[in-house]
Amino acid sequence: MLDLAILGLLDERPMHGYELRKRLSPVLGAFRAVSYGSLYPCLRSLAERGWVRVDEAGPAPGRARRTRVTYELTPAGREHFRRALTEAGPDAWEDGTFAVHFAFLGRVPREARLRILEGRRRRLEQRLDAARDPAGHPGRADTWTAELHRHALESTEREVRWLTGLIDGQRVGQDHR
Amino acid sequence: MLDLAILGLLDERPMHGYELRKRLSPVLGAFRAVSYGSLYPCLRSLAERGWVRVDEAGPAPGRARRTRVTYELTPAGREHFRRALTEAGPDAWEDGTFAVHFAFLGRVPREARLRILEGRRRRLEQRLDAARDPAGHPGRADTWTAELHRHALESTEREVRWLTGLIDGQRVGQDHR
DNA sequence: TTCGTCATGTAATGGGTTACATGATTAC
DNA sequence: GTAATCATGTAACCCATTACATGACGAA
Repeated sequence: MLDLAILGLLDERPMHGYELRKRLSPVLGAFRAVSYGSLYPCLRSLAERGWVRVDEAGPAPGRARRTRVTYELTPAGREHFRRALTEAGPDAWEDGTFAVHFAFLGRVPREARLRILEGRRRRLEQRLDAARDPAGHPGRADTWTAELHRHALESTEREVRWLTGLIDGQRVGQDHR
Repeated sequence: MLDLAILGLLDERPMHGYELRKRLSPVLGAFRAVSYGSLYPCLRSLAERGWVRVDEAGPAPGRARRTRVTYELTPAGREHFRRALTEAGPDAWEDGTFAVHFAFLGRVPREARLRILEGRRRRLEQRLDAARDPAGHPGRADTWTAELHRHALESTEREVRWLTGLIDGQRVGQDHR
């Protein structure tokens, strides 16, 4: 999830870790920032897999030591990113991952775009079905539990409508990015 | 988080693991079920801390082996649950935990109820401030990233309004549960 | 007798967090 | 010179997941 988000940002242009972190929050959907304890190990593992090139920007004239490390996508990394996004499978519909796939929808053919949006919508509708089934949650309805359930239902229904709007927009427009 | 949810359900009445799992989903807010790989180890750790009594319901007459294990709250467990809920601190405002605290709001004095609801609202408003600050997310606005951001903002604003309604309801009514 | 679902658990793993440790650069 | 913020990283841990393994009970 984090790897995909990082690849997506580096696909745009090379960056160093600190900047990456700042740009990551909108991509992750929620407004939380990722911690360095996740970020740097993740960058290292991407480098080990050959998808990212690490540029330690040797001591600039007059500087004793490197300060910044620039990370850059390799051709293999770029290739992997496109694939991962275009061939997105079931886990692209899940909560954490969906936001990341969504953020990069503009870099993928409309067909894949529709597949991701519709997959997510299907996933949410499954949940709604389960949540509406009274057999699923036995026991009495405490006011607060019931209220929580109601709010969760409404939020999900709202997301479904949002997706429907986007899907319809994709279908009429010709390759509207 | 999971421990609190379990304690809350057991506070109502003793249950065995399988039933607990089913009743857990609405409490956790999202519609996902917890896995047994989380549930049973968590129950064991609660037992080790002396909050839960494990009743292996010895071989019923005619049965070779136990099938069900019943878990029951000890007095210490009950005590701990009330405290944890009533004295709920900052992490009760966070995403995962809030739903659990919310579900059990009926078991706590109105004062604590208001503190939890208002704490959550404050937390969300902080996020909104950060998200609205253009300095926070530099770089150009890709259509999809912008759309994602917009939707996240709207959802959060909606939750704030929801909380405000509940808070106001708590303030006018006298101990409305 | 076989199938579905009830029921309990372990082992390995995953994907993140916090807390810590360090140092450079910039603005006042 | 000193404070803020830019910048990079490690170690320990947390809390969940999946995959696996086992077995009882009831209904067709």
